[in-house]
Amino acid sequence: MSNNHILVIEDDLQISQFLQSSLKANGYHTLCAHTIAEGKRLLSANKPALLILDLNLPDGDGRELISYVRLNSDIPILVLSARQAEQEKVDCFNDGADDYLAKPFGVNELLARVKVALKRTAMMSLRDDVYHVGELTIDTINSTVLLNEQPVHLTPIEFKLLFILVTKPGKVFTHRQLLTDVWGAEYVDDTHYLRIHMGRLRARLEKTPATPRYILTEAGIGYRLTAT
Amino acid sequence: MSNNHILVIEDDLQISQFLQSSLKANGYHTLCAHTIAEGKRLLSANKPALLILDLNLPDGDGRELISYVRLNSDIPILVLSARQAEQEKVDCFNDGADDYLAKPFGVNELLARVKVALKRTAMMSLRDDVYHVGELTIDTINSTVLLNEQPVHLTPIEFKLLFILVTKPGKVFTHRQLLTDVWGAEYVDDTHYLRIHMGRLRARLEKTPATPRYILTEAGIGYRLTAT
DNA sequence: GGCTGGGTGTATCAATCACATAAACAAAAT
DNA sequence: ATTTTGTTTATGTGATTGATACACCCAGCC
Repeated sequence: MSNNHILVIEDDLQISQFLQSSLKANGYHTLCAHTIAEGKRLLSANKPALLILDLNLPDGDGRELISYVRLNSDIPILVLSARQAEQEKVDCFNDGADDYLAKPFGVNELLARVKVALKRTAMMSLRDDVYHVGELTIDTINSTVLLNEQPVHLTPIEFKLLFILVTKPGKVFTHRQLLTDVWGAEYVDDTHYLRIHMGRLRARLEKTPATPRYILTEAGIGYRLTAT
Repeated sequence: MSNNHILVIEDDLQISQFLQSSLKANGYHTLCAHTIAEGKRLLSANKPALLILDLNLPDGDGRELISYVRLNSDIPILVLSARQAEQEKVDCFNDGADDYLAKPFGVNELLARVKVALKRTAMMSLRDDVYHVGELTIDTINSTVLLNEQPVHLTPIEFKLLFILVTKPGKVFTHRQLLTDVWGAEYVDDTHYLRIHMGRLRARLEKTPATPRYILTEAGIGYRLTAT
């Protein structure tokens, strides 16, 4: 799932190193990119928990990256910029940034804002360990599923899919979200895999897979679990 | 239940009024306090959705209020302060503030940060963009529509049409607008598509499709939704 | 009145699309 | 060795949409 690294995208080597050492000194694991392209790669490969993004990068506008990330992730984005212009701040927030820090900034403020952002995602994903939906019991710690008290065996991919769905019962997860979360961003178009594996999941969980009670499909959009 | 008001605690009358009118102009409901004591009262009485807090108040340190609020609430707190000192910022964040804005600040930045904070709590509670029009409930995140609490199934095109209309209830959307938004610019002249799909939409939403209550026709112009 | 015509609603049917499922097999993981 | 996964091909089904045709209402007008 989501790693607990912080990805820093910053082309100024000095600042980059400074940020990394400060973050490391405070117990965070860091990843580092110097271009947008490199950042995208690390994002999908490592699924960091937070993104610190300098706007001014050699191979494009950082704002483009914000929108790109927001296509399939809710990861907090903290924007750094040399510019003070209010409009730029507003634009970034509209694109989906979570915070904006203008240079020069103090490390301690940065660290405090990082901490707040991470605390928030921790709060959000304060998931229960065991979910109950109908006759289903899903234990996310032991990765086990019970149907009518009977254990059901799921393959890793099947469990990942069910796990995503069960974190927010009733919420529709788009094909895009599911594919990027389970397979990776480069599989966004392979809805076929989704169909096949959802089918296999249904075969295990539903008495009548043709008329599913738990895993509902939203045609043209994605899938969701029945709300309790 | 949490109300959808924003509580502004600020003793400077001029700034206070300015904040209130800016917020109201952007569609937020506001409450206003000038002291910590008053703020506490309004907090427990009204359970606002967000707190904008000036640190410098006549009857005590604002930071004390942050800790107080955090005893029993996760409501986002946006701190305003005349001071730029980094240590103060860090302290506020440690106390539980969500954001910190040093004066002088631009209104637009403030509004953007307010929006981000509220979007975040909306994300947490899963109930995102939900519109209510008469007996209709339209959830634009989960792409679901309720009529009298009963779920109504819409096709993608139907939902797109309804979605456009519901963003500005009462506003007339021209054939042209609707066609380009849903089908694409090259379909501007195919008004009959609109007629057909609006008809199907009515069949699903209206008890008496012949005398529509929600989807109204503006002959020669376009369609609109009844204003609430 | 009866005729006309633009803008509109709606019924019907066929083409297309999205989805579910199956099967088969190689590759990869355990 | 066995399970799991990736990949392809095929098929059936039901929902969605597009296309056509027809009915309607309300003007204005002879």
